Amino acid sequence: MVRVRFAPSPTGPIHIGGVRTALYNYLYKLNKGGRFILRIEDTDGSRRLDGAEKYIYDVLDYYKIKVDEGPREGGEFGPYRQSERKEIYNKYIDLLIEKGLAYYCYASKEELLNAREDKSFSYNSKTRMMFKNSLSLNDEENLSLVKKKKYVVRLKVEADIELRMTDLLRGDIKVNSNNLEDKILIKGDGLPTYHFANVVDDYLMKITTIIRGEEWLPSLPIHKLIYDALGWEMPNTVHLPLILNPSGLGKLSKRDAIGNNYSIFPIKWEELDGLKEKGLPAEAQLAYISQLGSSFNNDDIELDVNKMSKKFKLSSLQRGGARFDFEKAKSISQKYLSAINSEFLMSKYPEIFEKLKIAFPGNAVEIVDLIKTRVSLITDFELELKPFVEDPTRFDIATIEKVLRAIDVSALDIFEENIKVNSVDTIKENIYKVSKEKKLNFGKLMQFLRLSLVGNLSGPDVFFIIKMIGKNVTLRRVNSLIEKIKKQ
RNA sequence: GGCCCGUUCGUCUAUCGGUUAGGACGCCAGGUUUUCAUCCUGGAAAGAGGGGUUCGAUUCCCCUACGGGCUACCA
Repeated sequence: MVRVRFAPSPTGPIHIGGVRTALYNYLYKLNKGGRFILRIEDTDGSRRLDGAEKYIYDVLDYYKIKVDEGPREGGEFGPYRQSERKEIYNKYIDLLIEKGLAYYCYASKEELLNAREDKSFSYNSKTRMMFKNSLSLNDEENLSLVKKKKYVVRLKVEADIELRMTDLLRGDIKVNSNNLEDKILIKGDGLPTYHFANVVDDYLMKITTIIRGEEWLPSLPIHKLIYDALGWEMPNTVHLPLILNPSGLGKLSKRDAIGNNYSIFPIKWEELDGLKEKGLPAEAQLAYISQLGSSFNNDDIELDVNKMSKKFKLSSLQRGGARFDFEKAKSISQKYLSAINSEFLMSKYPEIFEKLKIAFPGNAVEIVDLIKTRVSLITDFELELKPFVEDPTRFDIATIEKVLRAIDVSALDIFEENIKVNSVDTIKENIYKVSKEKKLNFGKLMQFLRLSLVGNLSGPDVFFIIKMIGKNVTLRRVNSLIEKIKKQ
């Protein structure tokens, strides 16, 4: 049985990079059969943000990613918040210190900062004796310093060891231990650093496969060393390629969520809109995200997570970073919306269709049936639905002028004459017939008609609009625009 | 700077030594003989560069270039 974990840090809103990590873990679990564990990595109290853990759950719920074990669900390997596992880490750090594989270090932050002014400085086997630590001091000095509790615990990295790791996606990775530091395992506040907590927890929670972002690859050798020191076998790892910002010049960051028509967050976080608020349905979000850095869901795009999982393969994963492209996401959304059941859509987004339902108690569904094939975002409905519920107030002046260059104002009477006498189903063919008889430009007439009804040159089929809003409203809008023109 | 990872159309990707290098998004053109859009058809568009290995490399190896990540008592 496979056991995977999603282990975010509650330091801010998770973005679609985090979502993809969660998704791939979840798909892998679904595909292989197993358990999906949520672990909150909150060992840095100062960076912890209120609401961030709730946001993680809100997002997972939003995408219908079900957690098997986690802080909310519980489970036999809890607690699932690292801040609540202090005793566990202490037990294992004592073990390492006893074995001489980790040691106390008393160097102050200032001392280290000074040392690092030399860019090539590294706290390792060559330099560690320059600092106060349990390797450089005698027992008496150590005892008194440890009692004061002003210490961190470091991993003792031996010199010149050739480390070999195998990543399921990237193959063999070789690193010499001379390039590594004696990383801090336990901080001054008594809590573990990511490296240590991560290893202890993955082992104790019986994680079989670690699927995480590529930014963790550089610390893999340190993790390997910790596993070795504890005498544990390292789980399989898969280091996913990063999701890059649209320019491709860096990884996705909060800045990409500001001032753009897209977002990098799933749902609203404080003042920042999520993709949901930008109009991208959850199903389309997930389907798009599933394509970033893999090919398993590229053909016959599957939007349902369970069905998606049947196609999921680690071998379809890509190694290079993938840029976020909102246009592609929109096209997936467009296909999704055009195929969706209209009544289901209306019940799912009641606020979007509220006005329409009031204006068209009987046939709102008929309108949605047509409009849904024209939009790519949920938010597009507002504009597309407008002509059905209210008269246009603003007009595209340039277009009006263009139309009037081809047709005389007096010719515009053709609308009133035809609309009054003909039934809504025959208006179109009659206007067409008359325009030919009078040698008027039908295309331009249509543009004027659309302008009067919608306010600009794009929108749903004008005769469908007429049929829905009725003759009276149609005449009101047409005459209103004609009057406006005559006044000028 | 050091260490690590990567590099196929503009973008996401297929190819697992022999292909006219395929698809999707976007873009352009045409069609649906009458408005907008959907839709359909077609088109332009790619293996970073240089060395090897091989009868043959996009595919395997090396170098260079470029890009990214990491380099905290953050994760």
